Amino acid sequence: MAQRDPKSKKIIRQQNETLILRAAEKVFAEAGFGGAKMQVIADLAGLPKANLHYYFPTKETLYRRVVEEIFHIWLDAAAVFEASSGPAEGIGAYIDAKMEISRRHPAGSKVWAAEVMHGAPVIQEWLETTLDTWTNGRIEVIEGWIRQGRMDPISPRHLLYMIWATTQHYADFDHQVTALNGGRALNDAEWTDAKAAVKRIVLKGIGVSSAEIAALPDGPD
Amino acid sequence: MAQRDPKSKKIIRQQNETLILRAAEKVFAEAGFGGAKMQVIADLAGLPKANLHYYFPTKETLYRRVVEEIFHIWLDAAAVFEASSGPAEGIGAYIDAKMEISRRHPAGSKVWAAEVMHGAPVIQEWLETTLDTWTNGRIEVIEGWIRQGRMDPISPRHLLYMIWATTQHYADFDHQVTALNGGRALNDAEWTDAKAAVKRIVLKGIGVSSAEIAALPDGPD
DNA sequence: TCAATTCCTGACCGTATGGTCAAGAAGACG
DNA sequence: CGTCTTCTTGACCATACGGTCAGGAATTGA
Repeated sequence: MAQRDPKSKKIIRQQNETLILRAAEKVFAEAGFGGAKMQVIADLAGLPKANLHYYFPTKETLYRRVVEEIFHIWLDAAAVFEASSGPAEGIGAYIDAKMEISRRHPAGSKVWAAEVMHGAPVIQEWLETTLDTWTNGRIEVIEGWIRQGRMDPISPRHLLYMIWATTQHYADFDHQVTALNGGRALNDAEWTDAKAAVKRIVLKGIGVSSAEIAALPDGPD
Repeated sequence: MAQRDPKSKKIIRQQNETLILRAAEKVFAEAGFGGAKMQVIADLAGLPKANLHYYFPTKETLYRRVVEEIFHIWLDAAAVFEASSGPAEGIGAYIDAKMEISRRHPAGSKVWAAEVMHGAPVIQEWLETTLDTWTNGRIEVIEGWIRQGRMDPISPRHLLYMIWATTQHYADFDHQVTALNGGRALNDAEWTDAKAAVKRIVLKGIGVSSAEIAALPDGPD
């Protein structure tokens, strides 16, 4: 299951932790925290269960680490919003980035969603600090764009919710999306269509000009 | 905890089943299937655990019933799409209905979301039949509207996903929404704002005319 | 009033699961 | 080499949790 052939020095630790985290992410995503079994994670990682507990003392420790990793991915996506010159570029790039995350890290997204749905026992503090600050910062940016007449005076907060919800839908509900796609996961072209559709509806919906939308990169390919 | 004072005839069964289902919905929503404990559900319902098993033989039986109930609520919302004369009215009403569900049944929505996220073990068949049929029917309706030039030629499928995702976000992520709202749940006015913002972005985003949007009922109140 | 039926519940059981441990294997390092 | 540290693992707990059961309390219906 695992390619541990190059048993070398103390890379072992990092290697095994990665192996375990990868497996844990998948199992937590599929079964939830309560439904996840350490034995299953161990099997998936190709290690004896006792070995998991050597690296991660408890199930909760392991879970926290998984959530932390996802958090960092989220932060990366959030960054593209920063260096943006206007709504078309900024929001368009943010949608692209979040769609890409949904595609590349569906398991992580699910763990995150489940965490929030269950009342955010682990990330509560983070919601109230980092996320709140980030959100309010972005709201101010959007309000600036509105004042400049570059988009309609819609509620920035609800706009952000819509973007989060829609982009994450493709990860969190990938099973449903697949079922409604004839049982096949979205292929490259379908992902491109999805991105384009989401960007088009959102950008037009907030009053970005058609010209600006058409000028966006990464559109129809 | 429970008002079982009017101990009468065989209403007992219905009364207790409702009590249990209500408690179960909440606990499943908060803890997930795996994390939910029969004892906790029993306590919340105000009944001894053995009594739960009298009405619902197994945890899975109980879970299935909870999911079924939510399914019926979903069907009701889906119905408003039917008797619609056009995109503004039909999609607007559908968004309103789904937002209302998120507000009234957040726990049910979460159970549903978790079920799908975990691979839909219980509702798999339903996804492939009822939902698939309903979705394709709606897609045809929307394509008709597009042919009639009543809205832009956007992908109906991704439009539906966006509506589902966004409206459910307010239920599934209510904890996050609350945290970002200063720790307070949305009040009446804020719910109205949310509905209006979502409808506005979506309807404008798909090319419904401003006049038609403005003519919608239930707008700013 | 007297079965018959339905409901109630404390006590109990078997198993699954998170977690421990002790003994040893495998590198690291001088 | 020899020792020190890190890693590995089968066997083993303790407990929590889903589910059972037997006996009794209500309700029903005649």
